[in-house]
Amino acid sequence: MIDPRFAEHLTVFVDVVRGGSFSHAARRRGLTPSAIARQIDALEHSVGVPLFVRSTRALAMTDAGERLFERAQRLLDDLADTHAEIAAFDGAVTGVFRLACFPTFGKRYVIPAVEAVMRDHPRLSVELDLTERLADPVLERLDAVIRIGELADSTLIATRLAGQKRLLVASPDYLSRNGAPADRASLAGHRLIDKLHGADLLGWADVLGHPAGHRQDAGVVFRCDDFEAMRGAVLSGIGIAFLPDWVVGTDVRAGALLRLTLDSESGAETGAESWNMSETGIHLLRALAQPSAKFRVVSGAIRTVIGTPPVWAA
Amino acid sequence: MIDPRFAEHLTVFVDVVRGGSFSHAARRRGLTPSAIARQIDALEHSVGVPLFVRSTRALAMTDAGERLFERAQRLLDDLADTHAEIAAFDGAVTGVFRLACFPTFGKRYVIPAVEAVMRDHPRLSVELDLTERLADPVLERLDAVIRIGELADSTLIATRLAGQKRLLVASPDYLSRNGAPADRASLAGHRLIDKLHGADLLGWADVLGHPAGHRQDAGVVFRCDDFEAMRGAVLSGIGIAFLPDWVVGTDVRAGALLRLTLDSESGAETGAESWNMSETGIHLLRALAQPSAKFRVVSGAIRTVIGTPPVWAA
DNA sequence: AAACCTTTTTGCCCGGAACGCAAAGATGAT
DNA sequence: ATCATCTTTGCGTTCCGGGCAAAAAGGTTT
Repeated sequence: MIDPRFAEHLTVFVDVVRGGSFSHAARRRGLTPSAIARQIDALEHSVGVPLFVRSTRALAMTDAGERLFERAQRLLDDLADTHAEIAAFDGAVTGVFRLACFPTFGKRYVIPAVEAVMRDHPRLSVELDLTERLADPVLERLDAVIRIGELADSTLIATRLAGQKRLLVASPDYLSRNGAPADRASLAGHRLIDKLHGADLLGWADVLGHPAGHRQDAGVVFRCDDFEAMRGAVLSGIGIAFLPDWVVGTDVRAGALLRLTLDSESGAETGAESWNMSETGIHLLRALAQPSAKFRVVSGAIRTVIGTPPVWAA
Repeated sequence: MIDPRFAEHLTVFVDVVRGGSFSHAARRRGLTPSAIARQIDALEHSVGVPLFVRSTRALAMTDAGERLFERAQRLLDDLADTHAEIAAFDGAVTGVFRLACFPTFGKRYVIPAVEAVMRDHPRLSVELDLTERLADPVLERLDAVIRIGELADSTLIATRLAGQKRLLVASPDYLSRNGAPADRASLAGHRLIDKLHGADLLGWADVLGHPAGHRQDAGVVFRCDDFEAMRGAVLSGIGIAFLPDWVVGTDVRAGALLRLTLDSESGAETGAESWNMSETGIHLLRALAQPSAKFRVVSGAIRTVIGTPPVWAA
């Protein structure tokens, strides 16, 4: 078949058959009879067979026309069905929603959101990829990805979910036993809890700096790749940790942990002091410029779970 | 559906999916990538849903795209089928005729027929698919398929081209050196030539049976998947073969090969003796009930080449 | 039998759609 | 870091398709 417009011609063909005349079909479509005639001409030429026996008064179909009419109806119906089915993807909150984010964040804030979404939209299923690595929405066919910290990708569309601050925290118990560090230098003498892997997130090195001759991990007594476990370690008084507010914010507010402030952050060290003040973001990234209905629903649910201001805010 | 070009866009859509990129599809169609992009844009706009997640390097389909691709393929096939069916009403023998059959049969009997057809109908082109597997006319969009042996398909229309018998043959040279087998049992001591693959055709197992403790391939010294090569092997005196009459019939008549008959085929073994007597058929199968002009021409040409009775008949 | 009406066809013209071209933005590879 | 490939977008041009009008054809009415 070398006729790109075969289907298009087919629609006017069935119109003509149904209407019983070129003129009728023309009126029905808001065209002139000549336009119809040309379409039928093109169709007949493409197929190499006359479809109508032309007479000015009554138009009769040939065998080929008869057969074509039978098949064309089903064909066009199928075409319309398909179009409708695909169009139904718009606005529908069904199918599967694929999302990737860090394990800790996912477990604490995404799972409740998923639960809420599913209650409202039973026909939506969710695939949650809990991974430390930076997932790519387009390469991995993800509907959305949660990024915490700076965002580099340019083509991706980011929606800000909340801010993020890093907090220096310890348990009252630990502080009563070891005292609170007054400045950055005195931190080195304390028992520190650090993050394993996930270099994208700030670690102690960014707080302490890298003094020459000073082991970078001096004082670090516990190291773990799981934020939740780190939180548990701080809560049980193992030491001082530097954790995102969405991990320990509620503990600070509840008094289970105390936030520490260091005196050293004054004077000319405006740049260095930012380690404890700078607020990076938590973003929901997507590949498509126009968010799908699924996306909006999930995005809204996560926002609701996080709250405004965030449940972890002081 | 208010998109007259839906089907047209669909064709480029599947082209893009199959090709894996806009550029590939553009080259394949002799267009520029921009033209393709616009068509896809139009399709996405018409359907109201993004079909691809655009990234310069890899293009991924959305769920909607995935689903559309599934349906579009069948849809376009049906469209092409319809077009072809209606075009078949034209008595003119033009366009392309697609035929599938076994390699050996095709090379020996179809090629000459094709040559004859083309002499009479220069505007007809032929696609001949030489394959051992059983091709399906409707699935593979073939105008006809040649089946040798029993035919199982019910919906397909079969036209008998000729009968087929299996002949037990050897060269005079071989027989003078090794003697002729008197009965089935003595066959086991001979040098046998067997068919590789193509289990649909009878093999030695059907002749010898499977006596307990007797290796099924005992005595088989040459095995090949090509009838023509097997014929060559028998002609050069390698051993005894069990080949269709359309392969070795002319050799037998010319005296280059001798047909063997076994004494054992008497008495109560009427069922078993049929191995050498039963005549199955060679059929031309088509999907459409009403044969097209092309079909009739090709069918006639193949019949002519085969002759009545077949050129290979004793 | 003639006039009339409806329908189809054809020639001509025009408007718009689609394509090519080129440049820009982006991303993976060398 | 440079290169190459791929997609997108703006602009210009070309060609297709539709409208209009006239003509041809066949049926109906007077």
